[in-house]
Formats: sequence, C-alpha cells, structure tokens
Amino acid sequence: MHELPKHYDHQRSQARCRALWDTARSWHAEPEPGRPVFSIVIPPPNVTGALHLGHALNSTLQDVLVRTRRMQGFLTLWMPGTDHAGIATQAVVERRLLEEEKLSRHDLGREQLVARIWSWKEQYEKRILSQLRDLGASCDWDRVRFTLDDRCARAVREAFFRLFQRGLVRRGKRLVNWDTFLQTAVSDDELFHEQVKGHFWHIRYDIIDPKSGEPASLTVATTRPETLLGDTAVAVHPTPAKALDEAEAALRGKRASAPAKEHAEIDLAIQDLAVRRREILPGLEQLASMARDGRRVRLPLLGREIPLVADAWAQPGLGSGCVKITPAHDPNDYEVGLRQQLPMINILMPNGTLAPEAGPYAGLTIQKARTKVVADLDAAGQLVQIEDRVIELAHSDRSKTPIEPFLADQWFIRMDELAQPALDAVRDGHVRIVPARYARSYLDWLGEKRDWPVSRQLWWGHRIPIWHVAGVQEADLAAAFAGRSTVSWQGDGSDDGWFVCSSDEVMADESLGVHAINGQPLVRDPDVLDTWFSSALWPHSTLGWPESTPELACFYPTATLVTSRDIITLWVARMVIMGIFDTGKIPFSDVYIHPKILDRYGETMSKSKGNGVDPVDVIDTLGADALRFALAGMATETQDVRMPVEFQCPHCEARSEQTLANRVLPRIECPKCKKPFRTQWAQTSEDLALPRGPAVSERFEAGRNFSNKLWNATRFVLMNLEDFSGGDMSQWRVADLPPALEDRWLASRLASVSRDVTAAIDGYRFAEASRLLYGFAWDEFCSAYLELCKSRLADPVLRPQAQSMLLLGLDTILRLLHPIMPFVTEEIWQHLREAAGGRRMPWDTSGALASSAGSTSLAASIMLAHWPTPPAEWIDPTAETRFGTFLAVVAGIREIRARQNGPPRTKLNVAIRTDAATAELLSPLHPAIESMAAVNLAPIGPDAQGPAGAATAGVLGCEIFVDMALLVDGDAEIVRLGRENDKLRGLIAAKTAKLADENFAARAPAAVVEKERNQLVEMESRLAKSIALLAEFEGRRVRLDSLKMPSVVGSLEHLT
RNA sequence: GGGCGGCUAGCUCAGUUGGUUAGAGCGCUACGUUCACACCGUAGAGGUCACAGGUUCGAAUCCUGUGCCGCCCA
Repeated sequence: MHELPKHYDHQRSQARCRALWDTARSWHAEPEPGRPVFSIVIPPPNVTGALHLGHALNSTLQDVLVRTRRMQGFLTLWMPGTDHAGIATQAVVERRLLEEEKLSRHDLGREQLVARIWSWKEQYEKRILSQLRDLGASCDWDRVRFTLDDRCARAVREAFFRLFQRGLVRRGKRLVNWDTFLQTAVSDDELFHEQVKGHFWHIRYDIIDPKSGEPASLTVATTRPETLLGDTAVAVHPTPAKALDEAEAALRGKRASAPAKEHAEIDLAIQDLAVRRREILPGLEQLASMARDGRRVRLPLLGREIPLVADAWAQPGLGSGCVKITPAHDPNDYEVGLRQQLPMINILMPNGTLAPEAGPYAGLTIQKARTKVVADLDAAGQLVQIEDRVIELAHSDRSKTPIEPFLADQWFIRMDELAQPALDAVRDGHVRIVPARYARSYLDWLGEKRDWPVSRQLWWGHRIPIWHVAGVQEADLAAAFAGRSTVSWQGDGSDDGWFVCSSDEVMADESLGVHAINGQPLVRDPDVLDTWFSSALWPHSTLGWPESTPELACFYPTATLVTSRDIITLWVARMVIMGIFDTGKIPFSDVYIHPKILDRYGETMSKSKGNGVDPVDVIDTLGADALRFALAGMATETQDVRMPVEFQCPHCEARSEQTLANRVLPRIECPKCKKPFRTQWAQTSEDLALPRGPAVSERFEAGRNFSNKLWNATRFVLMNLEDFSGGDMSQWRVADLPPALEDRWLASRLASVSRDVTAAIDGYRFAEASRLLYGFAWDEFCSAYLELCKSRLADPVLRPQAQSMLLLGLDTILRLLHPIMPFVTEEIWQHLREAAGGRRMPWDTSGALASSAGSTSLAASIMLAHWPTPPAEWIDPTAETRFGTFLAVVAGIREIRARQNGPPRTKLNVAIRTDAATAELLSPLHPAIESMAAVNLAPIGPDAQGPAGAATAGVLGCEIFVDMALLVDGDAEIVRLGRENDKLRGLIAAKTAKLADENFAARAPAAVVEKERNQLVEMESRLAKSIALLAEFEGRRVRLDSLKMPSVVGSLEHLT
C-alpha cells in the first residue's frame, strides 16, 4: 500500500523535484522549426545584492506563464541572466573598499578595482541564480547570460557602432548631476531629495562706472556662495513692471478658483507684490535699462568684470530681483548662459575640489571653499546679510552625498529618429501594455524624444568603443583603416580632430591595432556606457545577435515581458527602440506590469530600511509553493500590495510585528519566550552568535496549508487505489461520461474551471487563477466531492467509477495548479505515477510534448504533462444546479445540528420531503447525505414525514425534518428565528415595493423582473415555514415548561 | 503645477459590461481530534462599500466635486 506521511514535507520535495528537473533538463529549449514558440527573457536582476520579494513576484509570474505554455505544447524558452548594474555595483564595492580597507578606487587602479567587482559579481550571481532555482523558476539554466559577458559585449559594440555610423551618436556638453564621491555623473533617476538646514547669503556686487543717478551696487542672494567664483553675469528682468503685472494676474486667477481657506495666503502674496512694486520696482527698471546700456559689474573676491544682462529668468517677485548667473553649475543658469551667450566657467574638479579657475580657492573642498568665501566676503564688506533657510538638496542615491551640478562632455544618442518607431509600436498595438494605463507614461516619455546621455564616468561597464585623434586629416584615417568596414569616424568639431568608432573586439592593449596616425596617438575614451544600453539589447543580444543564430531565428521576438512599472521608460522603451533599430523587429508583443510589494506602512521594501523579506526565508520555513501561491494571489490588476512583516522567533516560532522601531535593531527579544535573536543588522560577535529570526509574513501560510490540503487529498485517493488498475480515459468521448449526478457535476466543474483558469493566465489575471483553483480544489473537490466519495468507495459496485473520477479530478487540479505550485504538484505526480501510472486523461492524446511520448505513456514529469482541455460539452448547468440542491440539503442539516448544539457525531434521524423529480435525483445520493451530515436518512420522497416535534428547514424546494429529541436550546432557537423572520420581512417588503414600482416593471429587462419575482416567492415561502417553525418551538416550550423545569418559569411569564 | 492609482469586514484584498440578501483568506467566537488533513472539520459573529451631490426603475460599480494616502513627471 502506498502510504504517505501525514504532512507534506516541502523541503524534501523541493530537493527531489529540482533534481528530477535538472537531470532531465526539462527547462531546456533547443530551436526547433515549425513548433509554436513561447519565449521570455528575464528582466536581469542586478548583481548588487540578493533577490528580494519583488524579484520573487516577478519571477513567479514569468514561471507561471512559462510552465503553462510548456504544458500547452509550446516550444518554451525562458532566458535567465543578471545585469552588471554599472554604477550601483561599483558603488557597493567602492564603499566596502573604503570601509574595510580605507582605500579609494584610485588607490587600487582601474584594473584592480574591476577585478574586485568581478569577484563580487561572481558571488552574487551565484546567489541570485540559486535563489531563482529555489523558487522553482524553470529558466533554461544552460543559457545563463550576463550583460557584461562576451556575447553581450559583442552586441553592445555592434549596436553602438551602427548608431555611430548612422550619425546618431553625438558629443555634447551637458550639465550633469555630479557625484563627487563616486566621481561620476548620475542620472536624474538616481537622485533623492532631502531637506537640509542651510543659509541664504546676500552679497553685494559693485557696478563698474555707474553713471550719475545710477546705483553703485546691487545685491544678489545664493545658497551656494562659492559658486560666485564661476559667475559670468548678473541678470535682471528686462521688463520688471510687466513681469510683476503678470505675477499678480496669475495670483488673482488662482485666488478666483482656489478654495476659500487658501485665500488669506494668496492675499498675502498679492500684498507682497504691491510692496515690491513700491519699493524695488523703480530700482529694477533702472537696472534693466543699465543692462541694455551694457553696464558691467565687478565680481567680488576675484575682481572679474562680468556683464549685467537682461533675462527673464531673474524674477522681480523674488529676492532682490537680481540673480547671479553661474552657467556651469546650475541648470537654470545654464539655460541663461546659452541664451545670453555667456562663457561657462567650470570651477569644480571631478573629485569635488575647486579647479584652478577658482583662483586662490583652487584645491579646497566645496565645504572649505564656502567657509573661506563667506569669510572673505565679510572681510571685504561685501556680505550684506545671512538668512537661515531650509534647502531642498539633491543627493546621490548611490553614495548618499550631495550632488553638484557639473558641466561635462558626454556622449548622447539622438532620439528623434529612433523614438518614432517605438512610439508607433505601442500606439498601433504591436506592443500591448497590460494594464493599459501604463502605456501613457511610455508614450509621454518617449514623445519628448530627449537625447539619451550614455556616458558614465565609471570603470565597471562596457567601455565606449570610441577613440580620439587630433592633428590628422580624413585621408590619413582612411589610409590607416583601409579595408576595415568595422571602423567609422566623425569630426570632433575642430579642423583636424576625429572620433573613431569601431565594432571590433579591442586588442589586449585597449587599441584597435592602430596606435597612432601620422605620429598622432589614438586615445580611447575612458568612459563606459550607461547600464541601460546593454539592457536595451537584452532580448536579442542574449539570443546571439548580431550573428544569425538558430536561437535568434527561433526565439526572437519574444512573447511577453514581465516587469515593474518603475522601469517602463528606463528599460522597456529603450528595449523597443534598440530592438527595432538592431533587428527591425519589436522585441516582444506584450508587456505585463505587476504590482509592487510594500510593508505594513506602505513603504517599499528594501535592504537598507530593514523591512524586506528574504524569499529564501519563506521558502525554507513554509515552502516555495507557499511563497509562489501567495505572490500569484497578490498580482491583481490595480493595486500595490501591503504585506505586514513579522519576525519569527527561532526559539519558539512565535511571530511578532515588525515595526519602524524594531526593524533597525541588531537583536530583538522575543515577546513570548523572552529569548533574543539576531536580525540582518547583527554586527558584533555577540549578536552574530544568536540564531537568526527570519522576517516572514502570515500571508504565506495559506499557501502552505493549501499544499498540505492537496497532499492529504492525495493520501486519501492513494489509500483507496490499491485495487485499481484502469483509468485510461484517453479515448473518452463526451458520451462516455458516467451518468451519476456527482460525476456529471465534477466533469462540468472541471471543464469550467479549466477554461476559466486558462483564460485568467492568458489575460495575466494571476490572482484570479489562484483564487479559482484554491476555491475549487478546497471547497468543491475536497469538501464536497471527496467527502461524497467515501460512501461510494465502500460500495463495491460504485467503487471503480469513484476511483476513476477521483483520479480525473485530482490529476486535473494538479496540472492546472502546477504553474503556480510546481513542487507539491510534481511530488504528488510522482506518487500518483507509482500508484496509478496506467491512467490517461482525455487530453493525453494529441499534441505530444517534447519529452513525453504522447498517448502511450504518462509524462514522467508533470512539467511536461498536457494542459487540461476538457470539452465545453462537459459543462452541464443542470447538473450543477441539482448538485447545488444536494449540497444545500447537507448544509441545512448541519446547520440545524450546530444551532441546536447537537452532538456532532451522534447520528440524528432525518427525513426529507420533496417532489418526485427532486427525490429522484437526490435518492442516489442517499448514502452520501448520510455520511456527510452524519445522519440516518429515511427514504426521500413526497410523502416523507419527520417525527413529531422535528426541527425543520426549507431548502430549495426540500423540507428537511431533523428529529430533535435531543433538542436542548429552544430559547436560543426562538430568538434566532425571530430575528431571521424580521430580516426576511424587511427583504420581502423591499422586494415587494420594487416589484410594485411601475417604473421598474416597465424599464428593467424582463429577465431581471422575473428573477426578482422568483426571489420574492422563495422568500415568502421561507418566511411561512419559519413562522410555522417558530410557533412550533414556542408551543413546545410551553409543553416542556408545563412538565417540569421550574428554571424557565420566568421566561414563560415573559411569553404570556 | 500636470498625470496616475487607492480608500470595501479587525488585517490583507476580490468584486468582469450598473441587476446581491456585497465576497475570500487570515484573525475572532462556539463546538469537535480512531474514521485523508488540527497546516483540519462544522457552524457563527463581523461592512452606511471615504464623504457630498448627480444620472438611473436600480449605483460599491457611471458622472461631478471634496477629503485623506501613495506613486510618476516637471
């Protein structure tokens, strides 16, 4: 006999299943012409650190799609891999280097640092891939890629070269966000803003040679006084009166549409404008005219003469109305600089110290320069005032240090031409974004067609394949690279300087094999490419592009991209752009955006906050299936998911809430057993010696319980399968369905559930698929069908049919559930194969999967079993309605028993009176009713009668009589019935009124009116029976009381 | 400033084109462990669907406005 342990052991099963899949390489896909293909590329997790729950969600959903399609017979490839994440990874390694060895990257040198990062990458790539395997991801593990591997590098060089050749790569100045710690530009997306306490320094600038009646100086204010060293102008509004008028008109307009409570604030602002008009406008008018007249001012400290310019950036409504212009160190000033054709002076060195342009301040850090500038201004009598002020300051997300705006030469990719096809792809529906509302952010962002700055001043990444040479002519280049179609060049803007680009693999010495031209050296650009550049090529580079590999021909374009909304622009849009540019094809047809997982406070989970849950903790404690089931259940259309996190005590397993306060502690004392455990923050050897308390969530328990439920349903089926040898349903036709009502019902439900689950997965409604399967497997298959089979299995005549149908039901559930819960379904599959290897399902006949031999044998792994496709003809609404009656009868009996506090296991005598037709369909279920409700049931029929004083219930045309000889609580029943009747009366009144309403009768569809009418009839009959029952109870109580029971005399008085 | 999303049971969430007596899981209450499963079973309590208007015979669902929370862009 096939005996299973009472509990499902997820750890053992996970190990077994992984070994099974890995040995058979069931996840591997070889190109095979002519088969329908389904391919997905993983959004490569970056190697900065281990995977978190968000990745687990992302990967689970992809695996659900991939496993479903594989079972449906598609040639299925899921391409795994990781991303080198340029700045993020370099920052992590640099930070550790500094913390642990007090070394900077410059101490180490480029080669050494890159070597260190590679070893970091090796470590985390390994960890990430093993996490994915633990999760059960059925990626093609023979094809693991890395965005910095040789294959991707080849694609990057080729793609960049083609862009260069097409003139889409340009060199330009750009004000970048400079991270002085990491010494690189960071993108806007890598910033966070923080309010800090600062000052507003008011500084006097003297006017050179003022004419009579003109002021001798003006005042500007700044939060960064050291930037005055780079000032190249002072601006004043060209028409300040007009500007004030406009500002006031805007305020009045705002006031008119603003709610009353904001009026006071707006009024204040309007008054302030009036004051300004009175007090500073005349001065500003004068300055504007002086600016037009070409007056200049003297820069304090450096003594440089700079122009007074008229520019609308200077707002008369703010400060003194004059503003200093530092084009190289402020985005707005940069715009002014361009408009007014001002020089741009960069006063900063890449390392955050001041440049020689800063004169006597060169070499100082920004902080020190600021202090000295302020002191010197004060000493020179140029400092007018210092105000305290809270300043919104941009910080680098990577190094957590303040960002300096910095003017630098960068490589850009022109977007105007490239963006259009990517816009069209979404507009024309060739790429479908689900949920559709996210298409908007894609289109809005791409629509701006902003050039893409791709240089990063880093050492970790794809080095830009551009060399510079000066002092040569184009003919020299042509001669030097004669016959090399993989080399291209463009002028650098000077007469004899050139940028040379190539797709060739570089020599060991970083050269193209040509070191100098006419004695002029070729110097390679030191920068690397933005990480997103290699990510943008991911769908085709991983398949071998630019070579015409069989993989590329077979698996590209891919089917679906599953990702999170925050990288729609950074990544998704760029993949579409580059996919089209490189291959002429859109890289995927669907983009599914899944929710984000937040903690109980609505904050995103992150390692640095300490509010994350490690998927491996969940996999170890509750199982990968539990994790996956919960995650799939969270993937609903509209919402992000809140997940209250708890610490699980390693001593007593008690859970305690993770809070803002305790989530940063290195050790926590269990509130229950009072023993301490460590957290991810443990540092000291004392703390590290404690056992770790994993962060978990109760939301994963449902999945664990579900696994166990399936396991035990299997135990039950296996226990009843010893004498079973049939089960070949592969040749079944619809007419072969057994006639018994319960079997018809099961088949009908299997058909509709299979249909609905398939449709849910097709439509990316993962939560719906989970819910459907959970509800069906638990409430219908286990609680109803399986219970009902208990009596059939005891009957030798009915037994074989029950065995077959149990197998059909269980097998179908397993297959449908496998994509969501691969381990428990595989484990059970293996046990079922031993016990019932001869079974075949009706869908085991056609469309043989790669590794299963069609109808002749059962798939060796459920991973390769056929997806259930029960015929629509199985759906039988009549059987479902009738079966519903049966279930309602059982529930009715149980309810009476529970209400009366009847002993659960003592058999009660029950009779059911119903019309002949219903009796006919219920009669075969007679033993099932007896076993499920634990009763002795008299024959069902129109003449059935209960014993005198039986409790009754009316259910869907059946009257149930339960012998209440054991009735103990009549009072409670009287109260309950009274309440029930009141409720019914209310409902009936409302329904009657609705039906009496002529408008309703006239305008509502006939079917709705009919339905309402039926409901009313049904309610009225229920009420009538209930009233009769109540009367009977009351009469009964009087009888009981008159016999003895003095204790209820009081309530008897109350009754009368 | 512009855009998007959310507000439904103590908690976390479903609720398809308006037709309900508004659902699930967890938690809670009562009862129950020889009979697949206590990681379980049976029964139960628990909701003014954020608020205010409107459309409609009928609104959690559609429209307008308000409030609070979150995110994106500038």
